[in-house]
Parts: sequence; C-alpha cells; structure tokens
Amino acid sequence: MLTSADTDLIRVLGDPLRLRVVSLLAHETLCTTHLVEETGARQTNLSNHLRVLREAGVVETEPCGRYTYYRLRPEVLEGLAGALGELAATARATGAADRRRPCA
Amino acid sequence: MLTSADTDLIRVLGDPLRLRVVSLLAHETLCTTHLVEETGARQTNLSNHLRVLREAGVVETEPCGRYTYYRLRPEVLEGLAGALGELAATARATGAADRRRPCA
DNA sequence: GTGTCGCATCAGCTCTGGCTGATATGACAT
DNA sequence: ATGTCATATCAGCCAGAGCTGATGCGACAC
Repeated sequence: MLTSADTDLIRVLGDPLRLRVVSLLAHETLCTTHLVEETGARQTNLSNHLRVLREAGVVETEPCGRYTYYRLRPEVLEGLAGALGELAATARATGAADRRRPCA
Repeated sequence: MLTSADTDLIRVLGDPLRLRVVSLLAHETLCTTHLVEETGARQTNLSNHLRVLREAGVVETEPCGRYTYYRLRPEVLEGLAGALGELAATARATGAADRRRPCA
C-alpha cells in the first residue's frame, strides 16, 4: 500500500535537477561545489534543492571543514522501489485475472 | 541510468490524487464514475488527471458503451521500480566502498 | 425525435514551487 | 584581523500546474 509519505517522496524525486543530483550521488559522495560543477546550476538553486532532499531524508550530510559532503541514503530509494514493484505486481495480477468492477 | 523520461513519469506519479487513482487501478479495472465515487473528486478534475496518466502511458483506456474503463499498464511501473532499485543498489555499493571525490 | 448520462475539453482563477540576486555564516589562509 | 571560499538563508519574481464551472459530444433509453 502506498502512503502519503510516498507521495511526498515521489514529488521530491520528480524534479529534473534533483533527480540528476540523486543520480550523481548514487555513484559518488560529493560536496556542493562538485554538484555545482557537474550540473551547471547556480549555487543558491542547488542549495535549495539539497535542502529539499535533506528534509525528505533522501540524502544526509557530513561536514568536512568548510565543505559539506552529501551522501545518498539507499534505504529510502529501496523502499520506494519495493512499493512500486509491489504495485506493479498487483496490477499485473489484476490484468491477468481481468478483474473489473461492472459499470452500473 | 535514469533518463528525462523517468523524470516525467515520476512527476506524473507525484500527485496525491493521481497516485490514489493508480493505487485503485492496481487492484481493479474501473471507469471514471467509479473513480469519482472512490476518490470524492469532481468529475472534471479527475478527467484532467486521467488525461495526464494516459499521456504518460501509465494507464490505457477501453471504451465500453458510454463508459470508459481505465486499466493500469504494469510494465511502466515495473520499469520505474527497476530503475530505482538499480540506483539504490549503486548507492549502497558507493556507501560501502566509501567512494567520495576529494574536495579541492 | 427528446432527455439523460458518462466523459472530455475549454477558459479562468489561484497558488505552489523553482529560479534568482543579495546577504549571512562559518572555516581556512595570510 | 582581513580576505577568501563553501554553503545556507532570505525576499521576490514568474511560470506552471491543479481546481473549478460551463460547455460539448457521443451513447443509451424512451
């Protein structure tokens, strides 16, 4: 079953720049400067998106001097992937059984 | 790797009402009237969302007299679940190896 | 035919959310 | 202490997206 928390998570991931950041962080732990280089986005803009990702629990930070490392939290993505997979399986079963509600 | 098509798909799913509809359709093939009953949303509003889901390829329609059945397309959800799962696996490996880019 | 019902589309309003420049904070170097 | 750099926050602008009422269209019943 999908909760409203999942909706929020999906919404957070549904932004091109944020998804790009997540994609980058999946391969390598980076700090804001690297992300600015990689994405070409302004620092302010990126910082806003990183806050959204942080508050959604998608990433976690590790301060390192005046830099800040951003690391992905795999459990969150795994949870969502699992929920969507379950939903897809249910849908496939429903289709196979052609289970439909009669209209009027 | 996540493409921009995935971004669009995620964005489509990132709406509470649309995700609710997807959730309902996963268990049972329904027509608009049923969805109006189940969600409590206005017919116009729901029809708009259904159009978005249709254009994103998440659902497909089957006319039945003056009714229209909506059915979920499991492959789309499966594809997204798979991509997210892969991303999570990559992130987990990155974390385990503590692979990070040195800052300056 | 007329009426009703299921569904889609249109036009308009509103509000969220992403982008920006400016500014604040805090760490390092000199 | 001064300057520079990395990062976060704030205030404001603007486009996009969701909700609505009104309307159009096609299928069925009579």
